[in-house]
Parts: sequence; structure tokens; C-alpha cells
Amino acid sequence: MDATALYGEQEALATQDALRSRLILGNGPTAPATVAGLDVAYHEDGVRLAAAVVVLDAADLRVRDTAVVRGEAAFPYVPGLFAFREVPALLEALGKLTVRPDVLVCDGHGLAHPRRFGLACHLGVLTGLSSYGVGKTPLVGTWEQPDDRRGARADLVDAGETVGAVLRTRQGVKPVFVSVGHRMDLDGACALTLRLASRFRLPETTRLADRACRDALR
DNA sequence: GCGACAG
DNA sequence: ATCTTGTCGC
Repeated sequence: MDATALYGEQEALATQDALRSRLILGNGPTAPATVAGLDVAYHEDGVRLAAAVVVLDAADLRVRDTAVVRGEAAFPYVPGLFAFREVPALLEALGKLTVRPDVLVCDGHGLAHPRRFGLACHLGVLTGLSSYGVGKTPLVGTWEQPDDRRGARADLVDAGETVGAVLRTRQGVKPVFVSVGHRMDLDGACALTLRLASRFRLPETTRLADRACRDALR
């Protein structure tokens, strides 16, 4: 609203452009040994927050490591610049891990973003790790409703290009929006998401991280 | 100009 | 994101 916020947005857009040049598409890990879920919860003041990262063994989905940090939002919520709000706290949490995750499953979008650089891309580039996003609601794109059976998917298309997939993780439940971040391929991201979401709509990684940061806020 | 708009 | 447990419906 004010000049400060507008200037911040210009800076953020420039940073987004610079980081995007380092984004690597495709070539996700064939058999990741560990998978991490990341999420952030906010205090009612909209400023104080808790960020959590939970690392699971990709084979049996058991928790291998958990890191939670408390802090403050680094940026106001602006669609398209969402990463600037949560990335600092998430990076701090990632830094506390003792088990290195092979893939980051982010709560938000990757390539399915107005400038093709959502939270998942941002975190992937900054960490150098493979990453992708699983969003609960769309940010950009159009799609045909996927069949009502677990595993069904449809292309998420924006400005003529496929930026992700609309994936049904549970029959009879709204699909999720999957898009690659860094060093990841869409098929691998969808396959992993289905393995992580065998019982609930959202991946187990996201659910565990959500619980961890919520608990840390109380 | 008017909505829509990840979390 | 958050306000919010139980309750209605298939």
C-alpha cells in the first residue's frame, strides 16, 4: 500500500528474476531415500510464525528428522511473491536438519506461477535440492477435471504451456495441484505425491509439517 | 475498470 | 494463513 511496500515488491520481483536464471528443470531423483515436507503456521497477529521441516524415510515413510523454528513473516502476503514471506524461516529450519532430504515437498506451487517461479522453485534454487510443490488451490492455469479415481490427473495449462498437473490423490475428493520446483520432473513429482498421499488428500510430509509448526505456535 | 489472487 | 466442533449428508 505504501511506498515502502511497493519498493519491496520491485526488489522481490528483481530477485525472483535473478534466481529464476538458476532454475534447473527435469531430472528428478529416481529413487530418493529421504523426502521432506515443509510448512508454516501463523499466529493470529499474522506476523509471528513457526516453520517446520519433517524428513521422512522414502521407503517406509517413518520420521527421520524434524526441525522447527519460530520467527516473523519476512514479507506481506502478495500472491506471486509468497516465497518472500516464508523462505527465510524455512531456510533456517532446513539448516537445523541433521538428515539431508533428497526432495523437498513444498506447501504451494513451483512452476505453476505467474512468472514460473513459485515457492518450490525458490527453495530449490536456494538450497540446490530437488523440490516441487503441492498446492491445495490453483494460482494460475486452467484444466479439465480429472477422473474421479485416485491417480487420475490432468494437465495444468497456463498461457499455452503445461505448468503442472491436477492430481486426484483420493477418489471423491478435490484434486491437488502439483508442479515442479528445481531439479524435478512432473511425472516423478506426481508418482511421489501418490505414494505420500495414500490415505489422505495431502501428502504425509505436508500433514506432518503442518502439525509440527502448529504445535510450535502454541 | 473489475475481479482473481499459493499461504 | 486464521476464526472453528460438532454435525449434516452420502
